[in-house]
Amino acid sequence: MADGPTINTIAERAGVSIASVSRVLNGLPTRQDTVAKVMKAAQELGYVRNAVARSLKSRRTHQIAFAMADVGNPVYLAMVRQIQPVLKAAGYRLVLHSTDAVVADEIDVLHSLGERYVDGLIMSPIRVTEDHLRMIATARAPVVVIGLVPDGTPVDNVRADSHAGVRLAVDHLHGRGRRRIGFLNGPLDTVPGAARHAGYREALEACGLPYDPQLVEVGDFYREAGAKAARELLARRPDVDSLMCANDLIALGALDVLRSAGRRVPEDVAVVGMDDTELAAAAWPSLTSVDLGSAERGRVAAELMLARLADPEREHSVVTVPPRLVVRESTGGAA
Amino acid sequence: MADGPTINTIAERAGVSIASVSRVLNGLPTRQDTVAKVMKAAQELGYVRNAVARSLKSRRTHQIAFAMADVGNPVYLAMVRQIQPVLKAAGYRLVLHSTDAVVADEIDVLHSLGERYVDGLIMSPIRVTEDHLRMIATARAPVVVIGLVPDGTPVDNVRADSHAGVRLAVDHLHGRGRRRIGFLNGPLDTVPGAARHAGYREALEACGLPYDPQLVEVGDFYREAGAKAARELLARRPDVDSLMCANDLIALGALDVLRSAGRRVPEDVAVVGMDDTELAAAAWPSLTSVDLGSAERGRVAAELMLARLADPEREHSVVTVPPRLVVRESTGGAA
DNA sequence: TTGTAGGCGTTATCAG
DNA sequence: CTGATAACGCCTACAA
Repeated sequence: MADGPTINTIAERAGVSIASVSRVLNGLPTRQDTVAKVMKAAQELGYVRNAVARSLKSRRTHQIAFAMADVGNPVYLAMVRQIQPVLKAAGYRLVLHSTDAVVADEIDVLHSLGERYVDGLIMSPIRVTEDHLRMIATARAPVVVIGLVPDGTPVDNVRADSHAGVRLAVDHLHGRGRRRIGFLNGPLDTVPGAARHAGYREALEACGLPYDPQLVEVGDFYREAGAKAARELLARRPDVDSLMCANDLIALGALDVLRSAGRRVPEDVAVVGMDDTELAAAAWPSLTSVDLGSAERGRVAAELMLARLADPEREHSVVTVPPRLVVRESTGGAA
Repeated sequence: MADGPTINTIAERAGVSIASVSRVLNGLPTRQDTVAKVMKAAQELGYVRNAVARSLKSRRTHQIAFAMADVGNPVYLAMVRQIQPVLKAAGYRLVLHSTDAVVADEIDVLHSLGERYVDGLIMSPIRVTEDHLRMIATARAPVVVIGLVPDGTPVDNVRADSHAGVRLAVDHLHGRGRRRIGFLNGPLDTVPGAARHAGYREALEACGLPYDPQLVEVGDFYREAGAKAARELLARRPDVDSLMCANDLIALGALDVLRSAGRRVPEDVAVVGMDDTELAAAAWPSLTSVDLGSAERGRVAAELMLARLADPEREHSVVTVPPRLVVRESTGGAA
């Protein structure tokens, strides 16, 4: 762990100036024997470029940050999985931030962008506040937001269409003869919660089904919360014939409750989850789920970031990734 | 995205020298009105420290890298989940590397340590080669290895004990009256495969059960492979009363096969998985699994890293994290 | 208490 | 083609 050699060390050893060393190291035109001397010295000293000094000079860190609510959440994980290789291929490193869904932490990350330790930030905020928007607008490095931001916000934006996603699921249930479609949602003051609620109402309407508040339960995006919500909904409306769940975890909680209540899935109650995490395939019965394109969104976000870094002047893009229904056993399997 | 203000900008605006600005910003003793002037100017300019320049001077980046084979693997994910908060609490950022289990990539990461873009590296290599060991020994920044390295290697090391883990599981099955304990393993030429096989044989012996090669199936660490292995084992030995699986994915594959073969779990065949990933809790029946402490290993690795950064001279630690059996439905539930 | 000046390791300009 | 030399933004003796 000795102190590393610098271009000065090399210059001394090779008997040339640091300028020449730098030239050789950067492949600029140099006389053959100078090149040889420098390369030899560098080799012998085990020289490695100092990335920090390099960044100071070049104003590029070759690092991109990704900020999400929770590393453990499979949805974000799917994004990381796609983002990482795209950045790596372009020579960027990935700096990970987990904000625990604390808004202040997200703002912190945005603020720390000013420290210039990264060339850009990809973020997937759970809630988008005024503060977010203000800081994004004045950020000193490019930002790509995964999630809904108001139209016209000057930022590259990748959106899911959970609205359409819910609709896909409800149509599917309706198509399989279900008429009393319960809805287990997360908090309405979150972006996904609100969008999914709207999608649910609209889908019902499109199917010609009435909106019945008794069939809706609002809880949180966790398995326990899903179980609780399912329990309450079943107590209130024992005649419910299907459950649209706002994410896979909620659906797993619902499956637990249905099982112990002796309701068969899908015969008595069909269940649809959302996000199509790996849990959906692991569950029994395997869970029909709406893939909102987390993976795809991650990939697109990374690509937008690279595009912006390549051309800071380009227009802001808004990309919406379409949802896809993955049918499994919990709604009766592939038709 | 205008060019950010520097201490020079502030100095000019506040009418003081950059030294004074630096002092104020670092809380060094300064006259009150100077402090006021500087703070005001900084505020107005929206000044944020440049982390790169800072690092160049301080020789500290406050970044730690974590290199693993695959971001998508739940085992590594569990590590990331624990590492992240520990580092964050200590003021370090996490730089993520996914090497796709390519040894050359791991060596690359080790090499790039010389670039000093991070203060240290935590790595969980899939295989530990001579090259790894050589580079670790001469690395210019501290390294913590999660996984087995030869005793005496000059590096902080966190190990799992899958040997003991298999034994825990086999003892559990034996304790519940199972006598024909099948074993679905992954490749024997991998470190975990070999260790688990040895653990299985030893555990049988300790329980006074004979080792029967017919009860052992070697495949791979995937769900499909697990299903295939289970099918073959069941065909060969229909009287098997339990399955020890070398990881959770194999166990899920086995559950699929048992289900479609009409074997009840756990009544007819008990099943134990390994790694205790989130899939274990999602499965039905929920899967008894051996937690090899991925999370714990991540946490310990992060702490060892912090300890070493705090005291580079401290002795190298070797920590072995004990396995823990998590009993769920697939073996009959909590006793 | 404050300012001047040098250095962290590179890159890049500009004379020779 | 090569070698001084000046940045990049910050910190810190050292001197005033």
